[in-house]
Amino acid sequence: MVATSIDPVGKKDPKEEIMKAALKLFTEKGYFNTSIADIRQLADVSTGTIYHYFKNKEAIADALFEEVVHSLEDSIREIRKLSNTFERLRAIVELFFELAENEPEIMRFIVAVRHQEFLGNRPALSLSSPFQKLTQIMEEGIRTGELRRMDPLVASGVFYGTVARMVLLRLEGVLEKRLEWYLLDTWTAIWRALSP
Amino acid sequence: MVATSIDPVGKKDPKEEIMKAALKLFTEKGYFNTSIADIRQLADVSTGTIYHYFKNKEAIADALFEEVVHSLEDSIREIRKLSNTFERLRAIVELFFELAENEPEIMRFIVAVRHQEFLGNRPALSLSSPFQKLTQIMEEGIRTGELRRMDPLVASGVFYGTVARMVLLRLEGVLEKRLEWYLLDTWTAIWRALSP
DNA sequence: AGATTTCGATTGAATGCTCGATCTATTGGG
DNA sequence: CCCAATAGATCGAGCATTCAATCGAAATCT
Repeated sequence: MVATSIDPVGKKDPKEEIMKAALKLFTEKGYFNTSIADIRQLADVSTGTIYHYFKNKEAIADALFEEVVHSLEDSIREIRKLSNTFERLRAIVELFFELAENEPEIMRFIVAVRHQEFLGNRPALSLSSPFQKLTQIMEEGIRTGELRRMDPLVASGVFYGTVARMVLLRLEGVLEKRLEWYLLDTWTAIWRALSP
Repeated sequence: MVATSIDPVGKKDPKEEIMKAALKLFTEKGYFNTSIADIRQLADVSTGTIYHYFKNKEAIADALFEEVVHSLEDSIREIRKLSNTFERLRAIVELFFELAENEPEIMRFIVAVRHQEFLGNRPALSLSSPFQKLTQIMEEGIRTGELRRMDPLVASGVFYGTVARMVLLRLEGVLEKRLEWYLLDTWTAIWRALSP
C-alpha cells in the first residue's frame, strides 16, 4: 500500500534498462552480433516492450549515440570556460582518461564503435560537434599564441589521436596500469607537440 | 588459339577478384552489410566459385587480414634497416600517408575496420605484430637516447595514434588536401613529442 | 466505497524475410 | 576420361518486426 513497487530500490525504468543492456552488448560484441533477443534477456523485458519504446534496433543505437554526444558536449562546454588553452586541453585528457576507467562502456562506444555502419545518415563521430569544438579550441590557442603555429586540424589530430589511442590500448587490455599512471608521460608528449 | 583467355590483359584469377571485391565492399559498407551476393556480383563469379576458394565469408576477411598484416610487416622490416630512429619513424609516417592516398581501401581496412567483430579469435590489430614492432623501435630509440625517456607504450601510442587519426580524417574527407600537405606539421609535432 | 471503464504498458508466440551455406549438375582443359 | 572449376537453384537457421491478447492502475461512475 505504501510502496508503488515491490523492489525497495530499483525503479526499473524499462527504457533505461534497455539502453543500458544495449550499450553493454553493442560495445562488447558489436551491433551486428547483438540480437534483440540478447537485449531482451539482459534488460529483462519482453520483445514487445522494446518495440514499445523504440521504433527498431537502430533507434536504440541512435538514442545511445545522442545521449553520449550530448553528455560529451556538456563536458566540453564546461571545460571551455577554463582560463587558458593549457588548462583546457589538460582537462580534456583527464576527462577521457577518467571516463575510460569509470565508464569503460561509454568510452568504448566513443572510440571503438563504427557508428556509420549501422546509423544510416549520421555524420561520423569524427565530424560530430564535440570534435568540432576541439578544433575550435585549437584555433583559438594558435591565434592567441598559446599553441605553436600549425594547421589546427593537425593539432586536433595529434591531440585526439593520441588520447583516443591511449584509451583504446587501455580498454583492449594492452596497458596494464590505470591510465592515471600514463597521464604525465602522455600529457608531456602532447604539450611538447603543441606548445610554441 | 594463341591466347588462353579472351581478355587481352586481365588474367582474372577468381580468388584475387573475390578478395578485391570483398576488400572494397567490407571497407565501404562494412563486413555485416556485405552479403555473399554482393561479393559474387562485384567479383563477377558464381556462389559456387566463392565457396570453392573460401571455406566461408569469414575466411575471406581472414585472408585479407593476413595479406595486409604481412605486407605491413614487410614494409616495417625494411624500414627497420634504416640507420636511426628519426629516419625510421619518419619513413613510417610517409608510408602510411602514401598508402592512404594510393591504396585507400587497404588503409581503411587497417585503421577503420573493427576486425574483432567478425574475425573470431584474432588478436586486435592493436596487438598484431606490426604494432609490436613499432613499440620495439620506440624501446630501442629510448635506450640509445635518440628519444626522450618515457614509457615506450606511450611513445608508440602518441605516434600511431596521431598518424592513424590523420589518415582517418583524410579517408573521411575531413582533410581536403592530400596528406603530403600536412606531413611537415604532423611530423614536426610527432618529433617534438618524442625527441629528447 | 465499490463497481466499471479506459488505455497505456507488457507479453510472447507467430510471421516473413534475408542471407550464408550446401548440393547437384555441367563444363572444359590437360 | 578425369577432375578441378563453375554455375545457380535450394535450403533452413536466425533474426527483426508485428500483432492480438492480457494486465493493471488510475479515472469515472453509481
